Parts: sequence; structure tokens; C-alpha cells
Amino acid sequence: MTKFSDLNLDAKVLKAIEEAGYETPTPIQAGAIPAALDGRDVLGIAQTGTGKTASFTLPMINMLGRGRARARMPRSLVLAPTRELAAQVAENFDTYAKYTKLTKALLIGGVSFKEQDALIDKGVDVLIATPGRLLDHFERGKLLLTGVQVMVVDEADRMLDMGFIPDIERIFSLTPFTRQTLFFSATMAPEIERITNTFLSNPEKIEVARQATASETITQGVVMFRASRKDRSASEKRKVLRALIDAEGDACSNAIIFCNRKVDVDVVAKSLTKNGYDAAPIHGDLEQSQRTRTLEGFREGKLRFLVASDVAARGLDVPAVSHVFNFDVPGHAEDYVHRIGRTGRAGRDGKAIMICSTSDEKNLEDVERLIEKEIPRIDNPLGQSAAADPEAPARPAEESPESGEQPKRTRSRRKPKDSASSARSGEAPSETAPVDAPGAPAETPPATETAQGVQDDAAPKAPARETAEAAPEPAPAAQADEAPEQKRPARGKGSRSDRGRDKSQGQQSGNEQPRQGRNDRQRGGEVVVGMGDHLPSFIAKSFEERQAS
DNA sequence: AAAAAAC
Repeated sequence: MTKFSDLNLDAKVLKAIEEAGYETPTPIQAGAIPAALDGRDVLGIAQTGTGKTASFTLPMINMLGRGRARARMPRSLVLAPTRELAAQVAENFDTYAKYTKLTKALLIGGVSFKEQDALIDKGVDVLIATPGRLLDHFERGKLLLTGVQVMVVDEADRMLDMGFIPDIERIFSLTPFTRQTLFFSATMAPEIERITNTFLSNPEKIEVARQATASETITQGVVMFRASRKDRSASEKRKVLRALIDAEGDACSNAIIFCNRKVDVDVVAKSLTKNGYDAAPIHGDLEQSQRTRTLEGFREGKLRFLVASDVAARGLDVPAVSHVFNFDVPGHAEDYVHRIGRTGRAGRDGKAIMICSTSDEKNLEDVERLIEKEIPRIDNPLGQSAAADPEAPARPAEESPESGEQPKRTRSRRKPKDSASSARSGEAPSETAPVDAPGAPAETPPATETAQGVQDDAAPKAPARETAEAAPEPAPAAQADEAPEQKRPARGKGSRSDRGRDKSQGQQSGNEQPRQGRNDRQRGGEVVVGMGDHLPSFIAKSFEERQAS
């Protein structure tokens, strides 16, 4: 079997690899590294979690080992779609370049130009960037890309989704055509294909199966949620979330909670905090410094709940996330796979629980069609099952204990159209802010667009878990995207159009060790198996409550 | 429909 030591890597690089705890390259690494070292272009079709990052950082470090950077002329360039991903690449680079003298600069938005400029001026070997900030530097005349010998495009399909392709093409055109190109994408959409045909030259193509498919190491479930009253929908949904979290108990050491909208990310994070849960938000409207801090805290186990937009859905490498909660059904079915892929990583068990509002049902169908599997239904832990009565006209007296204090009126007061941002919140525009102010008269000043008014949701009851307990074991394996040891046979590509077929191969047992122990539970995935150990009590309860009402 | 990314 191939070892890193068989790959012709420099001794300094090998030493760093060894210290990071790795011995055997993943398939993408074993395929890409030799080709890259040979000077070939590489087209890697792989997702995060396959060791992709190291598959380009390692050969880059090796190749750049000789020579020195000149001012304003970086010798290599890595492009990533989000700031966090770029930062992740930078860390990876630090890990493996520690015994070299190579220099790098991280060019991302949201932080000052100054330091970035200073580094560029001195000359860097590696530039790691998001496209916008890179072009900004370029347009200011601070940067020359004519010295780029190696260019990497990471997560190209996501770049496509985010509309970065024109930028990418432009950046390509600023680099010498003699450059070597390493190009990575999880899928080969037609547009991606076109780019690779244009900018890659006779690439070595390496395809790697996505890591364990959704059904394998991740236990999934969905709660069909219907509000008792429309105007309470938002706060009840948050309450369902808390109940779901509580039901998981200590098994939920940490979790990412995904919302579709940034506003809701803020609201949910505030609400959880208010109720004694250790939670913080992350999305693209927050200060970069806060994004960084929050993510770091979460990685280190100091923060238990990360409430996130899809900025965190893909690529982020956080080892040991025990749970993913989808507060909303993602509007893009494929995002579901990315989101829940944040858990069940590196061979651990993971649990993914989603809340599906009536308005999300169509999206749920799309998700289930995509994953070719029905997601097991979980009863609403609050007992108001959707099936109970579809029409449910406002029924004042029935809501659960705590929400009782809410003044019924809070809703009608729309906030003035100050913030365009919340104006489009679709089905229930009135609820983002007002609903949440329990004691407050209807006059709650219009919460600014990021809903600071989350006072809903009763009093703290869940014991705020000390973050200490959540601390994951130190995971030396984090760097290389993870689990380098795992390997699995390459298989068919997964372009958008054939994702479905992709799934059919999901059973391949090539993914050895990932799951031990509790996988019996997951085995039966397609049947409605329970969500674990706590279910029975609230099933019973929900029936009673249905009878009662 | 929303998110992300440049100031």
C-alpha cells in the first residue's frame, strides 16, 4: 500500500505529515500528489472530507520548496469560495509547511487590507484568497499574478453556485498560461466542465467517492411541524427545536443548527441563548472577526451550538459534531446533504434532525427524492402533530404551558418597512420580531433587521450545559480534511444530473471502519427506526395530548 | 428563495 513516504515528497514535508499523525494518503492524495509533482494539471472530483486540501497543499509546498518569492509576485495561488474555507486552507498550509521557509498570505474580505498588503509587498510564495478580495488587490495595482506557477481552484462547484465563475475566469486570464492548474470540484456540472476544458491542459483526472453517504453514518429524522396558531409559528418552532435538543440529552455534545435565512440564524441563536443554551450565530452578515471567533470556539469545544446559514454548510471541517439540526428544510435539496455531512464525520456516528414546517413540505419532497430515501418521521416533541388537525383555526387555550403568557396581540403590528431585508420573509412576515416580546406591549420598537428582539420562548429551563463537557477529544486528525486512512474505490462522477444514480452505489462497503458499535441502529435506515433512546416517552405523550385537544 | 463574496 502506498505511504506518504512513497510519494517523492521532500523530507521536510514528510516530517510535518508524520507529526500531524498521518502515514497513508487518501485516494485523492495518492492520485493527485504524484501527478502534481510531475507538473501535470489535476482535475480532482472530490468533496471535503476526502483529504482534498492536503492533496494540493502537499505537492505545492514541495514544488515551491526551491526558489524565492519576489515582491508583489506570488508564486502560487489558491482560490476558495468562502472566507472560512480559505482560512482552513491556510491552516493546512501552516501545518505542512512548518519546516520550510515558505511564506503565505491569506487574502479574504472583511479584514483590513493593510496587513495583507504588507505581506504581498514583501513577497509571498503562496496566496490563499477568496476571489473578490483578490481582484480588489489586483485592481489597486498591488498585485501581479504573472509569477503564478501553480494555481488551485477549490470547491469549484460552489464557486459556480455563488456566481464566481466570471471572476475565476478573469483570474485565470491574469496568470501565465504556463502555470500548472489543480482544480477541484465535488461535481462536474456542464459549466464546470467548460471551464476545465478551457483552462486545464490534459489533466490527470481523479475521482473519489464522496465520503460515507448520508445514510450510512448519519441517523436522520424529521419532525413535521404545524403551529397551533399562525402567529406563534416562529416561536413554537424554536420551542420544538429546544425540545429536540433536550431529547438528545448528553448525546448531543455539540451541534450545528442550520437556518435558511440569516435573520433566522440570529433569532434562533438569540432565543437559544436566552433559554440557557450555549449558542452563537454565524452567517455572512456578521463581522469577520466574530465569524472567526465563533467558529474557533466551536471547533475547540468551547461553544456547544453553532447556529449557521449555509455559509457553514460545505467544506467546513469541524471534527466531532454530534448533531446537525435543520431548523428549516433547505431550499436546495443538495444543501441537505452538505449540511448533514457536517456530522458523522471521520467514522463517528452522527445524527441529523430536521424540522419541516408545512410550507417546507415541498422542499422536503425534493430532499427525499434526492437522497432516494424517506427520512424517518419523528413526532413533534411538543405533541402538536401536524396530522392531528390540518385546519387548526386559531385555538387560543391550547398552547403549551410557557407560551401562554404571550400577549396574543403582539403579532399584528408589522414593523415598518425599514429593513428591506426582512420584508421578504415569506410566509409569516409578522413573526420575526414582534412575536418574541412576551411582556412587551405591541410597541416593541421595530427590531432592526437582525431581530434582536428574541425574548420569546419562556424562561431558561434547560440547564445551560457547561461548555467544558462538550470538549471533544483533541483531534490531531483534523488537518487533512480528516481520516486519511480511509479509502474507498473511486466511482462514478456525480454531476448534478446524476446525483441520484450516485446514491445507488452508496452501499459499497468500501468504507471500512467508519462505524463501529451503534451502527445497528443505522442499518435499518430506510424503515422508520427510532431516533434513539428517548423517543418512547414523547410518543405516548403526543397521543394523549392529541386526545385531549 | 437564500446565501456568499469587494469597498
